[in-house]
Amino acid sequence: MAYEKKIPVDLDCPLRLTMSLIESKWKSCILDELRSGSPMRPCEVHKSLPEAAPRVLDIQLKEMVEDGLITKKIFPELPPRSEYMITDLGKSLLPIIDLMLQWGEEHFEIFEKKYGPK
Amino acid sequence: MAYEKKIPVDLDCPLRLTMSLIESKWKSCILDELRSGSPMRPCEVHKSLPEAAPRVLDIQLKEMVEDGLITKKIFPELPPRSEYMITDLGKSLLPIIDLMLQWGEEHFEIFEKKYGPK
DNA sequence: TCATATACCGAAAAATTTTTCGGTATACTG
DNA sequence: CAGTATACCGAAAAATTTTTCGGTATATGA
Repeated sequence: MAYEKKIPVDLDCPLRLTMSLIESKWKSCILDELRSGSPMRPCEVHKSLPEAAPRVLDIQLKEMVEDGLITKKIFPELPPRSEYMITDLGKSLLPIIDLMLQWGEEHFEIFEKKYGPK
Repeated sequence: MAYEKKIPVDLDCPLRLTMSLIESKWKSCILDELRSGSPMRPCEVHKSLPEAAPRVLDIQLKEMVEDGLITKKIFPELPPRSEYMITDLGKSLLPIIDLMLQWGEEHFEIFEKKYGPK
């Protein structure tokens, strides 16, 4: 199937396990967006990450729910409404996200000089 | 070209930048292998990560040299010999690798129960 | 001599991820 | 009524990554 990973996560080594949970293109950004703990509607996630194709965000949000990093609450309303919220497990990844964010800020110029400017 | 990325790293946001440097399947493991600072020959890297296809390791090592995370020293000997060593820039990523390693160890059982055991 | 080891690379295949397009359905606003 | 917004999903295309296979070349040991 096109939208199911053969091996959901990598259980061979702890490092690969962690990586496999967040290495998809936008998952780390999604965690960052949800970090405050406030719920976000799908359309808000889409607006926060306008460079991401909405379909990909939907797929990755779904995987993150399956992995237990976020929850999804569906309201039986019309027009439809749902909300994503970070879980405790998801929150426990935030120190990693924080470090990556910090590292990226500190070393941005090196790579901008090397590969950019766009 | 098959072995060149269109966009070498992602300069759109600091988080994506950091991720783009290490998200390839084995790069984080390579950094972990080289963490001590001792040089490693390609064949040693291959033996340390036997689950990885040697060709992929070669490609990812090359990209990491290009990105400045590791260095490569070629000895003009026969049979050929070369050595990879982590740079200061590469070392500055180790705290992130450490956190991911630690996180993976702490939460391994959750995912083994959910998706494993293999 | 033959197998093994070293390092490296191109090409093609396979697998996976991302993107794009179109479709479902309902409600609100102009 | 038409346009917009909501959420979601399937299918196919495109892009990217990973794997596999074969090849270059030389030295060592059985």
